Amino acid sequence: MPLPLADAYDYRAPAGPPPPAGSFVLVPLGTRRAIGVVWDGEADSRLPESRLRAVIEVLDAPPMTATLRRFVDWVAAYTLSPPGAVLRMAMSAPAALEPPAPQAGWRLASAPEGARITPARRRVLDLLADGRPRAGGEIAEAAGVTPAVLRGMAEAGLIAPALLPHRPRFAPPDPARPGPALGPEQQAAADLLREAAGRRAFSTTLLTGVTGSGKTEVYFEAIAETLRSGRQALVLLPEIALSAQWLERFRARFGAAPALWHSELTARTRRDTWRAVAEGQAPVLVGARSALFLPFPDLGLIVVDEEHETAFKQEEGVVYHARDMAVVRARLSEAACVLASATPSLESVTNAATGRYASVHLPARHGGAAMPQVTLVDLRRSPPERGRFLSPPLVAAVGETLARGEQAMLFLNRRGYAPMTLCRACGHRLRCPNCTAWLVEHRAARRLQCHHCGHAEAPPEACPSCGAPHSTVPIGPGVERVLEEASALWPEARRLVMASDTIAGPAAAAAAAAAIRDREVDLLIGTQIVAKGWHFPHLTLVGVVDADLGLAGGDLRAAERTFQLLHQVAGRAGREEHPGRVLLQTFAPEHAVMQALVSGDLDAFMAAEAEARRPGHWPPFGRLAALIVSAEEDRAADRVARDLGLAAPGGEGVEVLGPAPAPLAILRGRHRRRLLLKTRRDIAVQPLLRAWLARVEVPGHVRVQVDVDPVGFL
DNA sequence: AGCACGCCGACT
DNA sequence: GTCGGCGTGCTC
Repeated sequence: MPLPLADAYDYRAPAGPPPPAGSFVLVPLGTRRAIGVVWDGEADSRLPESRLRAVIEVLDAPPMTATLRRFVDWVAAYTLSPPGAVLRMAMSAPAALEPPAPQAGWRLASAPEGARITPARRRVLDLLADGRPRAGGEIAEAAGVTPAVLRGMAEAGLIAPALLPHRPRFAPPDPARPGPALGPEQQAAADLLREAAGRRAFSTTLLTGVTGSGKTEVYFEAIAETLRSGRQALVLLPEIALSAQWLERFRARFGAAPALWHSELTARTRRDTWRAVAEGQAPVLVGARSALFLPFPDLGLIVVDEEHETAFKQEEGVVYHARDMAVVRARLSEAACVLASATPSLESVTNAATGRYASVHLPARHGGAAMPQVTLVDLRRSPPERGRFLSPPLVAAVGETLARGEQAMLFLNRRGYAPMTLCRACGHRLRCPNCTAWLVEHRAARRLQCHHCGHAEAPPEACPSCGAPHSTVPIGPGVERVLEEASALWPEARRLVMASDTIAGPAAAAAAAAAIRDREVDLLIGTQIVAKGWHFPHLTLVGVVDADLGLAGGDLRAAERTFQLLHQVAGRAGREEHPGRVLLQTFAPEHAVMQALVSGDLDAFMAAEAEARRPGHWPPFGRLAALIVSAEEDRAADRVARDLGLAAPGGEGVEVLGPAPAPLAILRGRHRRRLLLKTRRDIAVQPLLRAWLARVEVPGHVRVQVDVDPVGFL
């Protein structure tokens, strides 16, 4: 059952031949009915047979494939989740399992004598004269009539209801269409991936190359090969909602749009897409991480684009990393997996170095465009004016760029106006009532918001601590504040802010990208959503307002992540005839991340990162699992955390760190404690975790979340 | 995950 | 006296 239960439930099979494993069945469950899947293995119920209830019905839907069932089992075992919780992700469109509602339309009826034929009715009759039944909406639009006309005609007997033939939901992409011209290196890479995709065997390939080197075009050729062999292809993108430009390129190459999968689909689209995938009617699907659990009957290729992105890590419910699980699903499907990135994760780089993954590198920017020149602005030597955040060198560079009629971008990975608000009178800082976090001022929305829970409040008239009126001051910049500064400096420039709260959804993102491409914007100000995969042909200057932002805190991947983000941002500059420039404002110009960005020597940086992590057996040279204990009462969280600490596993190559308060010690009103299990790479964490958790009693109101291979440490 | 049961405080 | 708040536990 798709419920968080440790085991399968047993039911009495219906009369006749038993439904094969994978069949979707409707069964009674408590007082309700629910859909489950016939799982593998022998029935081993400890329940007396008299207590078994009977299957109500075997549903008329394509059974879940053995591959997907093994994948569900594998993910459950790896993440220590109940198999039913993982199964639920593989049944994310329950409506798709019900028989599809017959689609109703209209056809021509034998016209009765004396029926009035108005001009509107004439147009409908002419349209339907070819005998093809059509949906009401389609007729109304094509004939230029209102639905009322159709109702009248039906009453008059001029048209009659008709079932519409089932038409394939997704036009097949055409692999034979000519792709863009590939350079020799791209051609060689494409040949390699094509061979891997055509082999009908498991392989993983790391595809690397700087922004603009043509990674997408190269893996499109692997998709083409998959289509030619009649198998399906899945592409995972970190931010499917912002993928408008990617979809344009896909359509240009294959002449049809791929199927889409993400959390914001309407129920109807969700059901149709799920069903189309199950029936093999969606040859290529592009989706967010949850697409990994779709019922592809014969998956031949999985591409994980921007494989280093942390958005692939699901942090709630079943905690899993879609990039790693993509490799697993490919293995179970005997499919090829391609991990693509300009700035691959150290995990993938290491797997490529040890030969677990094949690797392909695209050395040059396609079309000969030069890499942008990266310069550091030392904020200790060239500070901005008091109360400002843009240093004189950056102001000058933006001014010159705008004067030349080129586009500039200011990047700051912080939403809102100011990340903290302070009372000038007493020093009180405004914080979230539910979380260990400052309230972020969003001046345009006139709200103070917590970025961790949903909390929002109006800016206070007086300090909530000392009561001093109008005493609060904003501390530090967010994109809104950078916009304010830019408006004062370049009042004539047309400005656009791109942040997740100003760009709501795919349509807004596409519109923004189009406005930038069509030069309706001079100065772009954005958070990390501007970093991802966009192609802005006229953008020649990128200014990073606070390059040090991601380096604070004790995250083991802080340097790696900062490098990846800033490299990605820098890659937005100068992609066509004009060379690009990047200015990084930093207080730590000597930091390895800044030096690597200036030199562009990714390999040296990654090698240094590897050497920093290897001795302590930190990932990828060792394994990590986090336990997060949370409870509404801090004492209850402390007690369970302490018990876990006392029961911690030990021994050669096994180490437990903590318990300690989580950096986000209170989140959504829950007190949180963390423990970290670290093992040598050759020691699996799952058996240790299972035995460990079995030794500790956890009261119902305390939650212990297991995070195998943690990415974030908050 | 849903849903029922059960135990306490605010209303008719 | 009853309605309904949501804590606890069960569903083959």
